Amino acid sequence: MNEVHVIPGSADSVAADLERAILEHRLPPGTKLGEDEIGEVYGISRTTVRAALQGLGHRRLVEHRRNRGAYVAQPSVREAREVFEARALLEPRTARSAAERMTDDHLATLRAHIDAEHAALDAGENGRALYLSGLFHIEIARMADQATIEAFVSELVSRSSLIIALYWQRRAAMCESHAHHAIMTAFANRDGPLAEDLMKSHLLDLLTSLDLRNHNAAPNSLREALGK
Amino acid sequence: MNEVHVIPGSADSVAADLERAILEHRLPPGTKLGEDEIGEVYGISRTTVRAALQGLGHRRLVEHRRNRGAYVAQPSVREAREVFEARALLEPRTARSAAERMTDDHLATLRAHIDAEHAALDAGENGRALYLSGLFHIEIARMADQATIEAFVSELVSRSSLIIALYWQRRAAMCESHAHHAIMTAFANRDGPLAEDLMKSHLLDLLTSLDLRNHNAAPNSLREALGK
DNA sequence: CGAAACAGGATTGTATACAACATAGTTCTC
DNA sequence: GAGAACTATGTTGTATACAATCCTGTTTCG
Repeated sequence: MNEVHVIPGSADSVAADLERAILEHRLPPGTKLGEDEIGEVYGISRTTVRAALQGLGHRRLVEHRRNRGAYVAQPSVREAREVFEARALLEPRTARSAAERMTDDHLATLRAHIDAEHAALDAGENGRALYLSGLFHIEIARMADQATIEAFVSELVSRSSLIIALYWQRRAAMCESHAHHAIMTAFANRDGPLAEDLMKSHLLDLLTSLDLRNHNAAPNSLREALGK
Repeated sequence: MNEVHVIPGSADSVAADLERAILEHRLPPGTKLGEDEIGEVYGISRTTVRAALQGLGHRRLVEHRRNRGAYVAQPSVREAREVFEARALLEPRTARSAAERMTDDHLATLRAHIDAEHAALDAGENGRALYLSGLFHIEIARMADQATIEAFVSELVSRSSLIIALYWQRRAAMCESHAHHAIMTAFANRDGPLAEDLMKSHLLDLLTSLDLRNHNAAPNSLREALGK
């Protein structure tokens, strides 16, 4: 067997657990991630914790401040725009590819995702719904059979979750599951161009639902804010 | 001053040094990267070496085999196709953006890059020429003012260097500096659509100059490659 | 009273020590 | 003599120890 077993207590599993907590907004942006504290929680040494935090840092989910520790990242407005710019380049074309090689198994998987998303929303578990909603996008890249793009999309979706936590303005319940449903219909019809178009609109919709004006929500440095 | 000082002997600087050695093909794909050996070379402990190797692992420049150590990555044929697929999605549109906000300073920087590339080629330093050639692509993303895309392109360019090391078939001197020159001319004319088109062709050209059928690997001495 | 300086505590950065695993070379068995 | 098993050695995985840095609350001086 060449199967990869996920070792509990490994850096990767701890990182995955932390990431999920971040994506579900149980760990809001700015939260201090103390090494000792995490080590106690998972029963591991700081060595392993540091490896996990480093991994999350590379995906920009965690910010490292030298000699001060790791914090859940607080993407700036600029970063937010950049993330959605990158998504606009990657995801629509990838959705088209996915549509063109869509199988019935894939469709079933996506339907299950959307159902779970709805269930979470109905249960009031907004964090979980957001997490599942992101998974939908990642799943599409996987179905397009592009592991490299999938990794990028995964990072971008995760960062989007932080951005949504900081800048979401439409308090109205996330209507995006509507958009997801439409995209899935395009997939069901193997309509690549339509899927590409719908994904493009969906991402634009997401972006415009953010309030990216002032929000000095994350003044990283007072000195910078004063322009000195 | 808010300038970031690079600390010699830090994980980041060691990672950067190793990355450069990999990009210049002084450390060919498959080379074993022993922790003790690297630690001796740089005069640091394995702790720091591991942090550096982990970082390179996240960028897929080195492969980690559990309990067996780190090796310079050997991208598969499939991975090679994926990398160029991702580049095709990101770089042409980014080149267009760059063209539209091109400044004279940017142009001067790019010209200097191309000159340095030519100089390295003339001096027979193929590795260095390849490194500079990659930098050209990264610089474009930077000029488009898209740090997030720049990070992705940077990773993809680095991985492309490994791919070229493994699958390059045209022994004829890299004529890509030609392509770079053409792209720069488009930039000089602030011609976004042309820049996009040229970049698209350039990437296709690169891809078709690969022989994505066979495998080859030839390890080298780590210590010699680093010149220490 | 206010601001700078200082001391204590806490946290991160780095090195070292030990344990677990893999590899290579040798010995033993058939 | 060939192959399996075992031992020896080296490398990686993880934990711990120590040093460096930062934060906070207090003291001291103007």
